[in-house]
Amino acid sequence: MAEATLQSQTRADEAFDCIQTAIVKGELAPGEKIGEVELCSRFNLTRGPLREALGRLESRGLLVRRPHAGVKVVSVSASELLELYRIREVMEGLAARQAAERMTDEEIAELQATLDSHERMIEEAQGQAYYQAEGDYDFHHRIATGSRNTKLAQMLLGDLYYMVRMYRYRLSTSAGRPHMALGEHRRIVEAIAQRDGELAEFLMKRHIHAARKNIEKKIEEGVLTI
Amino acid sequence: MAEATLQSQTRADEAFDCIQTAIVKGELAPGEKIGEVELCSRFNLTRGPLREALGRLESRGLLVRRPHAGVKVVSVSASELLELYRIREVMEGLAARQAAERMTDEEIAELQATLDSHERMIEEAQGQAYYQAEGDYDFHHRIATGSRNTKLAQMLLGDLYYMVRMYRYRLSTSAGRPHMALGEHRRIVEAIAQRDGELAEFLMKRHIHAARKNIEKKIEEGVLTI
DNA sequence: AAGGGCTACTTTGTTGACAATACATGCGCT
DNA sequence: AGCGCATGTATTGTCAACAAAGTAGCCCTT
Repeated sequence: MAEATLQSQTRADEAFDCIQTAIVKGELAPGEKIGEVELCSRFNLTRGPLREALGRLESRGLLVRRPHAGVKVVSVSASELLELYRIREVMEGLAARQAAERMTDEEIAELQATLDSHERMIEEAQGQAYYQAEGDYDFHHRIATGSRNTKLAQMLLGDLYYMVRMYRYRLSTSAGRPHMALGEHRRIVEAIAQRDGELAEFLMKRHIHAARKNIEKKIEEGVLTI
Repeated sequence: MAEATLQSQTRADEAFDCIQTAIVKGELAPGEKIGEVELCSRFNLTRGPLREALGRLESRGLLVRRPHAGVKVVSVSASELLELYRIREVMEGLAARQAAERMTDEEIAELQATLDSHERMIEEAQGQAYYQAEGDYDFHHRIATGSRNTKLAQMLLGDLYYMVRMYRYRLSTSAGRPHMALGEHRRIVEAIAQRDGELAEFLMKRHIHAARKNIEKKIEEGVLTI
């Protein structure tokens, strides 16, 4: 039961974090109907802050609420997951373009170092899909931040990634092609280092397009049942 | 003082709507620090539901909250407004593409009818920027919905448009080029009617790009001071 | 026996009071 | 006289009790 690690903020923030990670990690299954009192006892808080957190989570689309009828975790269908990747394609394409224009040299160096560490992780723990997924998240996270586009980063990091990660945890997918993904990441960083925004956008779009096709294929093969 | 017109939902929803429209209409100025009790008396509700609504609004980026220090309406700088349009470019481009692939014939007919009505409005109330802005919103709203991409529509209608409209109300800008915008709208609908998703995406991106350039120019001219 | 309506219960929505924290004002010190 | 500290106030965060709405189970009716 994930307790709040950092209680620096307010009680409602704590609740928000707890429930969000619980949803992402799959501890709260999609479609599961959850009662407020149950959540309260589970995360050691009262209904006031909880309800505030539920409001935030609802507006982020992680759970749906029917008045007087309770709240249940959102269940994303396979087609909706693919739609999510369509959105990522265009938004992260833009992020890559703007990152190429605006990242500092230090940030780019850090980004390259990140990739090196990912490469080591892949070689060491070969097949360990989990770490690859985490590394992938780190990569995209840095580019979103590097775009210096506040709202864009907010939408990517605050909305989309949580929904995508929700499925990563549950299916531990998106791996399977670690080396290929790493190569694509390297080329994107190269384009960013050369300040070629147009190329960075193109490569990022193609990268996510490939990831989407990969998921599409797995769904057709019946590996992913959602 | 905008009272809740439809009280079918819950009290917190009511609060959410009230405050959101108040922000969008400029009744609550950006950067303005607002106390919870003041809001309560203003909208006739208690602090419980209010705080829930504030949480939702914060997570949507319409206001910022510092623990124990109160909440203030978000103030978007000129550069951030332009960044918003960059995001719209790619997201609405995608929406147009998917709308071309998925809208029903009826929806397309309605869309065309909408444009006809806009044309009449422009001719009648020439220079009345307000109606043009509303018509523009209607057009983009229909395409976002027509994309059949739930999350995309949610992000456009629930996040971006409110922030953009916030400035439309305050500056009554985005007009100035009503006929040109209408022509661009017509071409986009044509592409959609022909089920040419690629063209629809291209035209939509160019349309919003032009709108952004228009705002950029006005800012340089000093017409828009933000 | 099956369907509809009613009643009781559970769960959510709301309220008002209580506790904790930040901001401001005024005092003392340098 | 200016700066820093301490206290007081106002505002936010939290809590527990109350009211309303939905759900489920039971009985009655057809």
